[in-house]
Amino acid sequence: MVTLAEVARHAGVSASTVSYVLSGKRTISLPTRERVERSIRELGYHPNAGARALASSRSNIIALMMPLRTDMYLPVMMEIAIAVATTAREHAHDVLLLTGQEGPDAARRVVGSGLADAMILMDVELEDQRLPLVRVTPRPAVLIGLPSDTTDLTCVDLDFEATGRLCVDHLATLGHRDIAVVGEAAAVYERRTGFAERTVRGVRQRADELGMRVLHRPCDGSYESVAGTLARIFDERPATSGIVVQNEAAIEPLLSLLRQQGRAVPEDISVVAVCPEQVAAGTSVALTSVAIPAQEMGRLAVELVMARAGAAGQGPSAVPPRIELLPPALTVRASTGPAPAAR
Amino acid sequence: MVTLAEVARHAGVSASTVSYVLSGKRTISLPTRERVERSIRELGYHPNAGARALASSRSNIIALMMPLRTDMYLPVMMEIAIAVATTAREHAHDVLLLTGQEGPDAARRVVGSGLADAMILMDVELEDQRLPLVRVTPRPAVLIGLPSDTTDLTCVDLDFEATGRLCVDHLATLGHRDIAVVGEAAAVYERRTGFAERTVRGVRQRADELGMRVLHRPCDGSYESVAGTLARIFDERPATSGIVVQNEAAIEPLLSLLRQQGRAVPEDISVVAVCPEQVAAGTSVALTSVAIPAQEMGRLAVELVMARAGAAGQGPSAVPPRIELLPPALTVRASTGPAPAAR
DNA sequence: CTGAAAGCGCTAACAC
DNA sequence: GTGTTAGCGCTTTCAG
Repeated sequence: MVTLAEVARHAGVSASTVSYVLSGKRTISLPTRERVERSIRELGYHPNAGARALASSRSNIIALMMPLRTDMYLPVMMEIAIAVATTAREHAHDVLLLTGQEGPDAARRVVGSGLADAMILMDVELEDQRLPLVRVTPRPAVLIGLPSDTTDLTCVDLDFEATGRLCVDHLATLGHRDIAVVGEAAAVYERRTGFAERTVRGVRQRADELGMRVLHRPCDGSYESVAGTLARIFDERPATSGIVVQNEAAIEPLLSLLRQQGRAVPEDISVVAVCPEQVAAGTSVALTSVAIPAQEMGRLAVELVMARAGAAGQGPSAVPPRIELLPPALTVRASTGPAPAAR
Repeated sequence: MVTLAEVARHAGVSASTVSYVLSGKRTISLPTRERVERSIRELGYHPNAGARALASSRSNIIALMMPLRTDMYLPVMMEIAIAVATTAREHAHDVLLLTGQEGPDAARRVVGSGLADAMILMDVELEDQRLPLVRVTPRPAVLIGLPSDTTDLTCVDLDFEATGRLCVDHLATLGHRDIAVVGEAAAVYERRTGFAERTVRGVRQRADELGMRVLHRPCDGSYESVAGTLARIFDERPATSGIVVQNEAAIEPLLSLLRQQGRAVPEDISVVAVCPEQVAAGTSVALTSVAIPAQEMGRLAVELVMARAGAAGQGPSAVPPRIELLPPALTVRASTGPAPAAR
């Protein structure tokens, strides 16, 4: 293994010079710099991560914690993880993947050991177990999702309330008066992850303002469940002409069932989904949808955590905590249309 | 930050004793051990990862590289990643997540810097760019997937050829004679990722042995694509009564289309899928399927890489390289039945 | 603009 | 069964 000392000898300079060439923390004359860089290349030198971390007490690693509840939509998680990893690299950081199995201890362990010098938490619950730690740890942390008490926390999420309102606005514009929400699995609400409630709240709020009627029913993704939910909806509110779906798994079954029941989309029923763009575009009927901006969320989380990391040590209020709710965007596709005139 | 030296002082022992209590690499008398452990707890001591890595030249980190081609099925990747992270923790290791954006350089960087002391590569192509590095690096590596030349490599994968054969056997037993394979997107074949070809090869091989007829058509997951593929199949081979699907995205559209065309599953058409159990169980018609054992693959990859890591340094042939193909298992559900008598 | 040198916190001989 | 100590490879004052 080639060390910095060897590079220094090879280039005929001191160790510190090599170090500074690498970090750019002090000005180096062009000739020396080039000589050093050449030596680095020729010797195939890679700075040792452990030594660097020890000497600088910065590991250049961001911990990404994702407690993987079975009912979460994996592709979105995955997209976020990828965006986090990609963006982290742009800041010369790597990403350590932590799952939920160890519980809050995992976070304690990685920051306590200095393995990670920042962390990003996914799948945040309203009363998340990790929050106490996040609040006391000196390392910067960003949550993807919104707990109930956000004091002193930096969070990133889609603005789900606005999302709910946006869906209603769109349907209202098309003349729909009775709408239904096919929600997430009951487990999601019980776990109180927040985002599902927030969407429904937004829907209810705007619907009230516009004098529309809303029926909300939870629904796990299975075909049977969707069939049941749909049956109940049309049973209780036969006039329902607009549906908002928030559970990706329920989408294809829903379209399939509507078709079977002879309800044409969008002629008889309009459907708005809250899901990744990719899903919306690939379904049997292209879906009017509000995108879940997984990439942006991942990227933003890293940017925020890095900003706070950069300012770390400069006192407590270097960069103030901040709640960043991404504005929803609705894309009109083929699944929504004017409400049926006859009612 | 509390250090090992502080723990030692607090417990009234030497630094090495604390270190050995932690590592268990030498016998410590019960009283001393307890005293030390108590100090560790009271002081809230966490060994510093960087220092440890530097002194021991082992980071206890496994790099997991997943070049995320857009056409890969994310949930499977995710499941593998989770299994890898979980299993790694059982071996006191953490997982560093690397994406494909940096290319083979990422691998070079993390092993060169000693950031990771082992690696697991996912989404392996037949002529993978990372193979040269893997072959020369002193760090143990395991591939998930099979390149064309496996010399000196340790690989884990589902035995896709056997999977193909198994599907055919099942259909043959039910009396089907004409079968079709709805394959992966053309891009998957072009990229030469291997697994798609291997399945088809297995299908062809067994079909030949049994005198059955096979039609293989690639298909991206979109509804249109599935419709087109299906049309071609029934056009060219009207007698087709069994279908093997290997593209998860195509499954629900396929079932939906068959239904629309008045082809009952399984009365008119039997469908066998190659997909995760979760997918097979949740579709509108529960699918007879061969499971993609994502968890087992992730777990096994870690076990293998750890076995090689443990034996590292003891000379070249400590643990021989090894190809581990998991045997496929077919679960009969509601989507397959006897071939229609009239043909 | 460059060097010398003092650690960073831990591991693993080497001693007893 | 326990203590002493020499590094591991790098960063970062302090000097010049």
